[in-house]
Amino acid sequence: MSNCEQCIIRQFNSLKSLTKEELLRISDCKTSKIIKKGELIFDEGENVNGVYCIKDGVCKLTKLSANGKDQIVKLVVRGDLLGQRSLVSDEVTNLSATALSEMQVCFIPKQEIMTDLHKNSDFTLDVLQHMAKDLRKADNVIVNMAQKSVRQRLAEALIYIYNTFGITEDDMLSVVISREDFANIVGTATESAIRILSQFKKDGLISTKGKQIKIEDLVALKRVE
Amino acid sequence: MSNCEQCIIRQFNSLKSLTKEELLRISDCKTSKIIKKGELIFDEGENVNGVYCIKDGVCKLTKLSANGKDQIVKLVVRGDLLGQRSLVSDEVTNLSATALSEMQVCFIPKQEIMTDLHKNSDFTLDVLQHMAKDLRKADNVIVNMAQKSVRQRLAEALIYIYNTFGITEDDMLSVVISREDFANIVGTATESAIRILSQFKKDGLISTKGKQIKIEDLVALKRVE
DNA sequence: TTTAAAATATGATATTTGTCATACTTTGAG
DNA sequence: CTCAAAGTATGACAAATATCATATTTTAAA
Repeated sequence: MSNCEQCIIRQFNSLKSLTKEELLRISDCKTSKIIKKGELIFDEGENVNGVYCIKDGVCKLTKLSANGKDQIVKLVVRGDLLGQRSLVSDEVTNLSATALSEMQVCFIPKQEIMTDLHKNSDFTLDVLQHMAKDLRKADNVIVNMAQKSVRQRLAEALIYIYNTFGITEDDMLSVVISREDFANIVGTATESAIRILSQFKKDGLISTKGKQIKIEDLVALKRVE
Repeated sequence: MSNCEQCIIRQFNSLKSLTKEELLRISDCKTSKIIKKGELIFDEGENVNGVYCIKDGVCKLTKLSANGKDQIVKLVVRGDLLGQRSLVSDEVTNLSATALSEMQVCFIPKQEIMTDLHKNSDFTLDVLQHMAKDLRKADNVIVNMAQKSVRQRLAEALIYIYNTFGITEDDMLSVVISREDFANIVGTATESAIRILSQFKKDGLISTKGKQIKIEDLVALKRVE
């Protein structure tokens, strides 16, 4: 069983604000899990009774829209805490979480961490700061959705994935995302996403090998309108 | 000078979690202001060095997009706290705030309320809960922007304004919003918003008198696709 | 390895939305 | 009260995007 105090991942999220004693307690009650690619972590409407600390891998947070399509609201990455909001409110979650790659996570039961949220104000403030940052990002997503073209949003999605997850030895984006998921990130029809990616390919902005994508011209991708 | 402890507005926001002593201190340092319709409260990129408690009136939070259009991200109403995020982070604000009607507000300097944020964990948790709720709402906005038609978003905007602000004696929506602002809420061209509102008029869903709008058929408006 | 299912690709076409031009109406400053 | 400016309205057309159909490729299970 790994020790939270020695875990580097903690430095990336609010858990860094916990005291040694608190960390020790968390270490004892947490459970480590491997989550397979494609696995549902929790579903919209469920009670999420704890927080996941992401040691490795990526997952998508989605919300089902009225027309039956999943909209990807956020990608959760290594170092993030998943389910922070379930701590704060007693409501069921409004989002589903699904692994996009194999994931290594630690699950911390809600009641354990709630104590700290009430007693350690450094920790509470840190959670608050992260949430404020999330809210700021959400504002940007709203503006982009409202004001930019699908083409532009797709180009930005590629850049985001490039910046966030980097590339493999052969320069492919190291996180593989299906065309459908790309469509669900930018909020368009799957066919439209495929069509635009094909166009990007023709224009030499990207190249593909199966589902894998390689960014060939980052500068041009940033200029897409 | 009005007293925070006796102010009902406080019940609607996180200030209700402050102690008597804390409220007394806030009462002493706060300043009451009247803000005129159309007045800019703060601008994107500014330091907001305090929190506004909205006693009356409405304002819009906007963000300038790359194409030069303002996107309305949120409407802030009576009872809300404006500038909560400025407390949490030391960054400049990412949004502009502009009054949509005459407003009555109390301004509480940042340093005064920061003390409470560090010491009173009930207050901090309450702020956290409000922010979690805002984030949840932002998720919904993202999904709506991504998946619903302009027509549908406009219908929902009308319903939202009806539900949030109610109607006058002669059944008009009591908050008057320009066509341009409607367009900036749903993220479309002003002409498109005007066109769709005209269509709603023809179809008997709404009627207008100048800038004022009256909802004639709420049920049909809810069914718009 | 084989093979059916899933994912990707692309054409044809319909629909939605944006843009530009122009006219009409309302509002508020002087 | 007057009138210019701002806001609202509408047509014509262009561009973006969705939808449906169908073909091809890739993936993964048996």
